[in-house]
Amino acid sequence: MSGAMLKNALVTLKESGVRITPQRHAILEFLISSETHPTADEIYKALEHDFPNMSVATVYNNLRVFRNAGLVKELTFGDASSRFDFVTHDHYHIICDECGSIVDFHHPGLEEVERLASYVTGFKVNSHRLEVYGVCPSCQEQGKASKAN
Amino acid sequence: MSGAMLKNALVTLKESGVRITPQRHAILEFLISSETHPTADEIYKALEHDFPNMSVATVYNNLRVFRNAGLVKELTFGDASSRFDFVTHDHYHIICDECGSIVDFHHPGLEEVERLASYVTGFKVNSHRLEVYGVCPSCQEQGKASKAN
DNA sequence: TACTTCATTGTAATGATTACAATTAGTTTA
DNA sequence: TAAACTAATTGTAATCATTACAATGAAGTA
Repeated sequence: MSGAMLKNALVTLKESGVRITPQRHAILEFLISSETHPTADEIYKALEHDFPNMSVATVYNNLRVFRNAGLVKELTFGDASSRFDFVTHDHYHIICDECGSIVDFHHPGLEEVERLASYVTGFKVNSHRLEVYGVCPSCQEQGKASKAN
Repeated sequence: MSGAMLKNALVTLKESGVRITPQRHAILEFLISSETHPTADEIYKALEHDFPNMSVATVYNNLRVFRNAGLVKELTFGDASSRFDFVTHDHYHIICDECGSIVDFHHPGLEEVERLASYVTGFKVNSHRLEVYGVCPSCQEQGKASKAN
């Protein structure tokens, strides 16, 4: 099924007049197969083996191309670098305050919130962003173990 | 009323053993009176006149102190620098995709989303973050005016 | 095949944020 | 109030993610 996602993405790109290069193919493939919302640098390092000459600028350039095509979302948290997420069906993220791990979860869209926001502010709403923060099961276990802190 | 907010903030700081310096006082005061969710650099520039010797490092240091004390929230969007928001009652932000202006709006908390996320993922939920994106009234006007684009 | 245009590469530049060491200034206690 | 202790500020250098740019290379097209 991730094969179909890749194929769709390539079609979308072609339709917007974007050339399919081996680097773009590889970056997309990696993003789709990745569960971890990688940073640009992580993508770069992951593909270093197959593309020893690829520049980190290429990764950034293409992430921007994908983002403009609506294929990829950029996630900016407080920390230094952005993370990138291949857009599939709508999902939100929950992030562990302790270890930083990111887990997807599904929830019906928040149209009602968008409506209210639009009504109150007069904005024409395009989209929204939601993240939940907490402590993941694994860190909860460790917390129990070292109660002494 | 913003005077009371400042006073409360100072008490909170003192209670956590944080010293009240003129710089901290000024940064807090500016944040409370500001409607614009300023960046660290904007704060620095705004106070330059009153504190000609203040270092930009001081601004960053103290914003971190305030954040740790729960007085200030850091807002990270895609763009280069973080913005800082004095925490009052709970409100969310709606951001203009075109001009970047940020407007507050109120909405009941999303406890139900938190509950679902917690149930699905096993996380112990601490908080969430929500932002809505769209086009502000003023940019909508300009869009109409220059349909030619 | 040759041409046109876009993509990649490598490197330098930018800009936000942080680290660090020296100095200064709150706060406490006698 | 003065001395002493400790935390805060300052100035600067360092770091690190991201972007700009110019030269080279490769896709797509006639």
